[in-house]
Amino acid sequence: MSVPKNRKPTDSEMEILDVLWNKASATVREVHEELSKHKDAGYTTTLKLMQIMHEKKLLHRNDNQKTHIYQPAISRESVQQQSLRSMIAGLFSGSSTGLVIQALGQQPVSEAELDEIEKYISSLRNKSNL
Amino acid sequence: MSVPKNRKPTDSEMEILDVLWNKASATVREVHEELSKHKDAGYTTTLKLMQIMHEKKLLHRNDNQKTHIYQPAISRESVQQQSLRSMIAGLFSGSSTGLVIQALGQQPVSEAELDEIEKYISSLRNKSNL
DNA sequence: ATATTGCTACGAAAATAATCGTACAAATAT
DNA sequence: ATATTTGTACGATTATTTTCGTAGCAATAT
Repeated sequence: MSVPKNRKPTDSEMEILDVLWNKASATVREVHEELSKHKDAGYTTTLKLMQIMHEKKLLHRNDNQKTHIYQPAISRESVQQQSLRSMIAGLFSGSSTGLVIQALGQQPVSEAELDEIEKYISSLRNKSNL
Repeated sequence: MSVPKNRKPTDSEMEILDVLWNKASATVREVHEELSKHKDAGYTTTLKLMQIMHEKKLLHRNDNQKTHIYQPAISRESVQQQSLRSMIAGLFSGSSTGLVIQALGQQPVSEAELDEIEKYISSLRNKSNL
């Protein structure tokens, strides 16, 4: 196998994915400009990282043109799911409820958001009663 | 400064913290036995990691006796908080509600747990109305 | 008393991640 | 036409994390 393991994206890779999730598709330069707002690294660093991510199949790449165009190969949702899963397993003794309660206590959540969550909980109850 | 930065615990460090959070305090051997159930590494590896964690102030150590006794220097809760915070910021565009909803959809949550969450939400509402 | 066992300390190798310099090709500007 | 700009490729370096071998000391067993 060319790509041995399916490891979780590193922090730097996450930063790049985040840009691409927002832009849907972008060149190395665009990604790098965006990252430069927060982070201080050279252009070739970003380039190299994106090349590696392409090798690892984390990114799709269109190289018909001289300037390659990259897209995320995994969805934000799937990474959210995977991260939540491993966090619940590792830090919350498998209890998603534990995580939810910690997250709600974390910082002020608006009334509207509380409503939204309650509505979602109702829909879960209904689903399980079908 | 002897210990430069306050970086987040690495994966291996988290495994050790997890054992110590469960046992409250333990020797290197005890931690290593526990880790061996899941993981395959030598005793001195665990020892070295715990020594480094002690240097980094992630663990307390009582070395009155020949066999040192270690304790976590940070609470599970604080790591939960920190991890949630960075996950919400990085993956959920700052929306704790987004995270909560993903987490609830993740896997079946029992009625009892849904009740618990709703109760907690009520208590949050009351708090903000004081 | 001496061998064995159990422990810490520590250096150094191996594995993984992140960074950058340099080379070189294509497109564009002068 | 040639110089400049803009882009990719890729090796090499540095930083960080993980792993382990070896040394040495103390306690215990023979």
